[in-house]
Amino acid sequence: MNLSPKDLKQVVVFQNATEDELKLILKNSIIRSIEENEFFFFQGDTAQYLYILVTGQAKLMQSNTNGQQVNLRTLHPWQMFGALGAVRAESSYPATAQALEDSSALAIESGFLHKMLETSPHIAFDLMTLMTSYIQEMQARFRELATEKVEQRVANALIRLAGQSGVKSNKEAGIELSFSRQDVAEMTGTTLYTISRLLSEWERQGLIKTGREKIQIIKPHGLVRIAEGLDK
Amino acid sequence: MNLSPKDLKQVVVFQNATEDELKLILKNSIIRSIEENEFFFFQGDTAQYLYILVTGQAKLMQSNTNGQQVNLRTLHPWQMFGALGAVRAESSYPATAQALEDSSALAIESGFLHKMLETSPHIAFDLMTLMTSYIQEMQARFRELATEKVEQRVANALIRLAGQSGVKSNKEAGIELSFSRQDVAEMTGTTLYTISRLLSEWERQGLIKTGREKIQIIKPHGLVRIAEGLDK
DNA sequence: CCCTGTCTTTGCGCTAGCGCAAACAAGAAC
DNA sequence: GTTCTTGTTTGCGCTAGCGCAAAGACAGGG
Repeated sequence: MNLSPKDLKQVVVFQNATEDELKLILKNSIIRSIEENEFFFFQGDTAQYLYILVTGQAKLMQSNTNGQQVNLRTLHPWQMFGALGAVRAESSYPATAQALEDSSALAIESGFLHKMLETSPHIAFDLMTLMTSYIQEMQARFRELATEKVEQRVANALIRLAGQSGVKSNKEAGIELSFSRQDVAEMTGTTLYTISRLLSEWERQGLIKTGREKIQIIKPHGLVRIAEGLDK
Repeated sequence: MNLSPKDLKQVVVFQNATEDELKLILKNSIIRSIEENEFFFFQGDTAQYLYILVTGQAKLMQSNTNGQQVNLRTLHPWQMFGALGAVRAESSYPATAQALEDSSALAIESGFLHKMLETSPHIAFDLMTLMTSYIQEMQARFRELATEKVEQRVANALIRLAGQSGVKSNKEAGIELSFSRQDVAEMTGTTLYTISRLLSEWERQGLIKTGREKIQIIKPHGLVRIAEGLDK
C-alpha cells in the first residue's frame, strides 16, 4: 500500500498541515496490516506508535481488573488512535485496539511525533482541539451513564453510532449498523440480554430492523424521542 | 490580590514557562473573586476565559436536560478549569463551575490564550499532556460506572478524593474530606440515600468516621479492598 | 436560647435490570 | 447436505439499588 500526502489530508489533525510536513510524516511511519480480531495494541503496552486507521474498522476498549470490558470508541478510516499513549514520553496505552475486520493503519513513531509537535504548532493545536472533543464526549457519556436509564442510553448510543459510521442503505433510508448485541452492551454499560430484549421491543414497534450483528434504524426520530425520555 | 510569576509556576501547565511568558500572562488576565455557591460560569455560556483557581475550592459539574447533575471534578488552588471551552474559538463551556467556598481565580482571556499557544509550543505541549490525563481519568470513571457496582464506585471515589484533596489530620492519620452525601452521589452516579446507607455501614465497620458534610477515612486499606471487589 | 433551614438516617415497598439456562437461528467449514 | 460455532431470543427468579416519607441531628442567626 502506498499513501500520498493527499490521503493524509483526510485526517482531521492534518487538515492544516503543509505538503512538506505530510511527506515527512509518511517518511517516518510504516503501515501495519492485521487481520480481523487481531490487535494493534493492548492496554498497558508501552506506546511506541500513534496510529491512523487506513482501511477496515476497529474498536477501542478498556477492561477492568476482572476482565469486564467497555467500548470506548469505534474507529473508522482516517481516524487517529493511540494518541493518549504516544503523545507523552514513556507512557503506555490506556486502552486496547482490536480490528473488527481486516484492517491496516499508518503507524507514526512516537519520538518523531514529539519532534513534529514542537516544530509545527498548528498541528499541535489541531490535535489539542481533537482532544477537547474527546473529553467532551467522554464527559457526556459519563453523565448519560450516571443519570439516564438503560433505554435512553441505548437509544443515544444507536444515534451516535448512526452519525459516526452509518451507511445509508439507499432504498429504505434506513441506516445500517454492524454491531452485535454484546458490542452495544459494552458501549452502554449493560448486558447483552437487556439489549436483546430492548431491540426486540423496538423492532415490534417498527423503529428498527435487526439481524445477526446488524441493526437497521428505520425511524431515527423514534429513537430520539426515547433518548430524551419523552416516551412514558 | 497580586500574583507573581512565581505563583504561576505552581500551575502544572506553566511549569516550563519562562519568566517573560508568565509576566505576559499576568498582564493579560484578571482576578475574579466570587462567594460560596456563586458560579464562575455555566454550562452553555460562551467561553471567554480560561480560569486558574487561586484560592478557595470549586466544583465542575454537568447537568442533563431535566436537571439531574453529575460532578466531573473538584477544583483546588492552581488547577486550571474552563480550558475545554477557551481553547477552541467561539465555543461554549461544556460544564458549570461553582464555588464551594469563597474563591478567587485568575481569568485568562481566550483570545490571548490562542496567541500564546501558537508562540509557546512547550506550553501547548504541556496543556495537551494535561488533557490526555483528563481523557484517561474520564475513561476510567466511565469504565467504573459501566462495570462496577455502587459499593466499589463509592470506595474508589473516596480514594480518589483523598488523593486529590485530602488533608491529613495529624493525630489520627485519618484523611478528612468535606463533601455532603449528595456530592458523593453525584460523583458516583447514585443517590444520596444509598450513599448514606453505605457510609453508615462502613462507619459501623470502623473504616471511616462521618459527620455533617464530613467523611474521615480511618482505614484506607479497607476501602481499597472494597474498591477492588475482594470483599464478599 | 430557640428557631429555621439544611443535611442525614432509616424503614419500607417496589421495580429495572441482571444473569442463568435452554432453545433457536444463521453462517462457516467441510 | 451435515456439523460446528457463534450469536440471539426468551422465560424465569432474584436482588441491588431507587426513592418516598418521616424522623432525627447539626449549625447558624437573631
